[in-house]
Amino acid sequence: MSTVVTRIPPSPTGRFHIGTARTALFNYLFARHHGGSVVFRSEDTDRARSKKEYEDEIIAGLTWLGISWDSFSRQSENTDRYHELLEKLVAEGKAYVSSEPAKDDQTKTVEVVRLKNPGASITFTDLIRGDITFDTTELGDFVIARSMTDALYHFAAVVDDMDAKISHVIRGEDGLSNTPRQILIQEALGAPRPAYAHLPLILDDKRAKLSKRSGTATSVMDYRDEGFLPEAIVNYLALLGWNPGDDREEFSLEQLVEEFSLEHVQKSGASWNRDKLLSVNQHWMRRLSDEDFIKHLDSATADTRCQNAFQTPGVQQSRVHKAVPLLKDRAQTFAEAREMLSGELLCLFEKPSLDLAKLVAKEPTERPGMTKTALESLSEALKSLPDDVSAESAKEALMSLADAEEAKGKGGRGGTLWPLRYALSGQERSPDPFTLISILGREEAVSRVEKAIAILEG
RNA sequence: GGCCCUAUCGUCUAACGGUUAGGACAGCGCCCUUUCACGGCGUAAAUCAGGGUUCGAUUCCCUGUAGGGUCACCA
Repeated sequence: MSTVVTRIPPSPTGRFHIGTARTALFNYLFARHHGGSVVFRSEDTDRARSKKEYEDEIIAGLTWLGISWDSFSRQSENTDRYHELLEKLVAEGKAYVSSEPAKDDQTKTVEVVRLKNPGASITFTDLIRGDITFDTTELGDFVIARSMTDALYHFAAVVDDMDAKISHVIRGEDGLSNTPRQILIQEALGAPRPAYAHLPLILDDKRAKLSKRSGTATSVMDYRDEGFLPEAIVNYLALLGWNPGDDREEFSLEQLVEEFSLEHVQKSGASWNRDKLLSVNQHWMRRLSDEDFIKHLDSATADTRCQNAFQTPGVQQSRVHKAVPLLKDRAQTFAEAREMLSGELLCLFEKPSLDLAKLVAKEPTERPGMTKTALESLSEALKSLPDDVSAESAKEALMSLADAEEAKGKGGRGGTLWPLRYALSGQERSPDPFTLISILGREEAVSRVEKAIAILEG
């Protein structure tokens, strides 16, 4: 069995695209699964469009995802080799220099290099789709280099694959139609033919190839910045076009290396589904320890949205810590978690401003006097609790009061629970009052309830 | 348009000739909770169409249809 060598050949002409990530992931998984190696190759032959910053982003993004490689090269640094082989092909009569009008400026003449196309029918085996046959006559003598010293993509890619002894070319389905062209170059060069596997494309909601104009974010870094975890991206991407053969859906990168097989790769394109990604991300967020969860939140406090939660060390931070289970319940991304800390959960860090009408008007049957009485007994009961009371014991201690009110026919538990929760949160929607008390502490809770009582009196 | 690829719930997918066509996300309903969220339970939802082959087709073949990809001196 020959050694497996795959390639990750991004073109640094744009941001780190989801499709690039998925293809890279599958190449990585296949190679690692078979104990082979991975070659990273920056395909920067188009010097006008290639940018170092894009290359940097792609490398940073792949690293963030946990995808690694064993060797690194740039096509722009391999031009001597292309020149050498171009000369060889021309000398052998397998390619020729052609003088023709420039594409962009018909008044100028340029000398491009064309491959002499034997014009045969080519059949190759795709590991995912089976045998595929193309008639190459329609390709004609296609251009393989702008000049003897300026190779074009197809030529450079074939030379590099040959020199790197690539065993498997795993790429997107959009490369399928290019395969016969590359095989023609291989045959002219006398290079061995690697195995091919063309992955189904990632589609947008209109079922067209996912692109920047699709309306969805296509840069992996945007997802990172929004607070998606690399584990979630990898897990979701792997399941987009691949399945383990059974119902399992949770996979770490290590598990994927273990399980991955091209036989379970789908043939048809898959739509990008943000909702599903969100759900996968929430899953991995919940898997984080509370400490790690806070690190993710904390690393973004430059983002002023949740500064309030972190600004005062001590009390505030201990409340952040206690709020983590709440955030794990409610947030699907860290961006959402941060928004909650400065929005619906802000009451954990700031005293709310209360509205008399909302305090008593939840049920039409309620009257201020009753609400006041209820809050007063609640306040008394609260005072007897330890300052670091748990949500469970707060509930135990206070629920009997709510039940007593209910027994008196004063609007049920809600007649008590609603004003309590509102007094603590100042919001129509919030976590339950007992959880709030456990996070705020007895002292702060009593203070807020008494403030509510004062409003009812005033 | 030529060439190529593809076709199971709305979406991601399982079922490699015989299943009540399974799971997940989203949806809906109920429960929990007089808030919100979480959670639990349940429900609806698919084999593109027509021909074959076969005792039997989601599965194999053909045709049609639909969708996608590709046709550069971009990668």
